[in-house]
Amino acid sequence: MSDQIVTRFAPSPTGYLHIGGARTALFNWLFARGHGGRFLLRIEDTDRARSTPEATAAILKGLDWLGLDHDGDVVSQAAGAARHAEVAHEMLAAGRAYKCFATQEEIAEFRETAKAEGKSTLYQSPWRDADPASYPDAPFVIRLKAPRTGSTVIADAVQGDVTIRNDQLDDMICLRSDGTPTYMLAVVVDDHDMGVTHVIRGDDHLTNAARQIQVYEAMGWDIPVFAHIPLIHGPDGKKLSKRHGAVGLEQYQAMGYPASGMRNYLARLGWSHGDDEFFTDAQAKEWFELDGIGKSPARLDFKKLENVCGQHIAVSEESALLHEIDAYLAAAEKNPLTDTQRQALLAALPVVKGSAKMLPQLLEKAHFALTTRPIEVEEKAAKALDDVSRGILSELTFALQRANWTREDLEAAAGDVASAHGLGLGKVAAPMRAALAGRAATPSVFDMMLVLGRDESLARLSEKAT
RNA sequence: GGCCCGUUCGUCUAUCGGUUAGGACGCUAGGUUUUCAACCUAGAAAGAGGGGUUCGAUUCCCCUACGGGCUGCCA
Repeated sequence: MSDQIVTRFAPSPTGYLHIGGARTALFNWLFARGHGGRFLLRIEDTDRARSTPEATAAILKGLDWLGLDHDGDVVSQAAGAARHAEVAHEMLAAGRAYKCFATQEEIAEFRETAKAEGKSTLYQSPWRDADPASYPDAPFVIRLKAPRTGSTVIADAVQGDVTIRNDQLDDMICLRSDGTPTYMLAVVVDDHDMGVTHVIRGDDHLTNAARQIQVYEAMGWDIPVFAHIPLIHGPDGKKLSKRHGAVGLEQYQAMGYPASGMRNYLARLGWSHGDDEFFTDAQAKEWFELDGIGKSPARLDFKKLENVCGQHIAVSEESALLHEIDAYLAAAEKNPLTDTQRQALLAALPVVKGSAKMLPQLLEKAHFALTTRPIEVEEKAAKALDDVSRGILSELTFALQRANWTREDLEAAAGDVASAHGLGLGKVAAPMRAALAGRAATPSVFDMMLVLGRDESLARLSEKAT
């Protein structure tokens, strides 16, 4: 099983789950799931100062909402510190790393003057080839003894071969002076230990990959396939930031986007399978390949997101939608549905799900089913309830009492009443709408009556009739 | 500053040297209609600029411009 594909998502818990991070997770998940592989989750919490348990919880929650289930336990990178240090010492013993006693002040000073003189700020430690006999009794970091000549090639599955000259890379620090591992070392060790075969991540790591490859080489480990995907930008083309409003995944849930639509839209952002725009999870898993990933950054387009979500709502199972709505209401901190409402909503969903783009809109369209008598009439709808139309309403109530409760008969009955007054159906439908839902914009009056049933419909109509 | 990556309709993208440069969202105009939507039809809309290579470049190469990333004892 050594050729099984293993991917991982490795966010750092320093904030909410970013929309770009969510897409990275999605790509890893699709790739693993589509190839019968494993999708692992590792929290990169080696930055002890900025990592918080709240952020970890938010990330887990976000992934759960998006439906990106991982295999195995969640790995804490910080927990592997001892193993990371062990590897650093192995490299030290093998002569692939060295102790550097330069202080942070010294280095900062070097960088400052180098910058002022317009020279390279790459720090070349004088301790690289120092005689151990000259080592002071002072704290030190362990640096990788990286090659200074030649170049390192990243055979990237998305970007192609990227060549970086080794003289552009400094000797990265693997172990800090307090003995803790750096991220650069930890990723490599963890990815190797976890058997990760494909590293799919944001292209802000592209240059880092070169350094990381040097660690793989120093340890004699197999180098995984790298796939550096372009970042997502805001609608204005700039880097995603708080200015753009919704950047945290949980905000999308709270706004009422269905998870399946979100997955579809996100997958389509920066990845393509010919002209396919709308697809199921099963299709996405089947179609997803690294060579379908584009090289340029993509912008968020909320209009398209909505459209895709609308299509997903339209084809969703009613029970699934109900669960989604429950979760949405909780995320948006709104009142949960009562059992009666859930029942009513389930009955109404078939007639409203075809035209809603988002969950709140779905709820709005189903308002007629969720509300109870006496029906509260909105101002706009109240205009349709003048004396004349209320009279018509009572005629209608009478006519409907004797009708079979089928769409054909209901339409016929309403049509008859309308033509008896020389009116179009629209004129009769307006007061019906007001009586049945208390709104001016609702689903078809016939659909509503069918969903509400004879007793409830007639009760509502007669309530507003003269 | 140095190094690296990117650039097709407004947006997401297809194209893997030869196409009237295709699709989707959005937009515009019609249509349907029982309100709002939804839906149907049609339309406008693109290869950053400049050099090459080639019989032929959106496609391959170079330069420029613009955008982004890295350049931390952050991840």
